[in-house]
Amino acid sequence: MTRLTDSDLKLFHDSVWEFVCTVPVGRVVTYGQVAQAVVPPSSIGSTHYQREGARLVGAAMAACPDSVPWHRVVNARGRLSGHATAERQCQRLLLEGVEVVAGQLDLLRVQWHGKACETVHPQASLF
DNA sequence: CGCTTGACCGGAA
DNA sequence: ATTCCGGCCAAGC
Repeated sequence: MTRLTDSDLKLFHDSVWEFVCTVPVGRVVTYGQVAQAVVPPSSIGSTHYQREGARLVGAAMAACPDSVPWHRVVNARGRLSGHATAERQCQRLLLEGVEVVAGQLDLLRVQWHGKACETVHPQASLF
C-alpha cells in the first residue's frame, strides 16, 4: 500500500497541528523539522517520507484551524514561503518579537530546537 | 482516469 | 548573495 488512507492523513494533520501548538511564542520551526518531529503516516515509506515529509506538512498547514500558530512555521531557508498569507505571517511574527527583514529571519536566533532550549531567552542573548 | 499545481528541499548555475 | 531546476507525491480539477 503506497497510497495514504484518509484517516492516516487526518491523523498526520492532527499530529502536525499539535506539534506546532507546542512551539513557544517568539520561536519558529521549519517544515522539515516538523516532519521529522511528528509520527509519519503508517502507510508511507520512510525514504519517501524523508523527501516528502516537509511537503505533507505544508499541505497540512494549508488547512489548519486558527487555533494553530501557523505563522511560526517557515521554510528551511528561514524565509516566509510565498503563500497568500505571508503578509499576515510577517505581521504576527513581528508582534511576537521575531526579527523579520525583507521576508527573511535569522534561524540561528529564533529557531526552536525543543523544550531543552526554552531556558534560553529569545532576545536576551544579544548585548 | 490524466494533467496541473503546490505554505518544500537541496544542489547547481 | 540570488535564481533556477529536478524530484517526489498528494490533491484538485
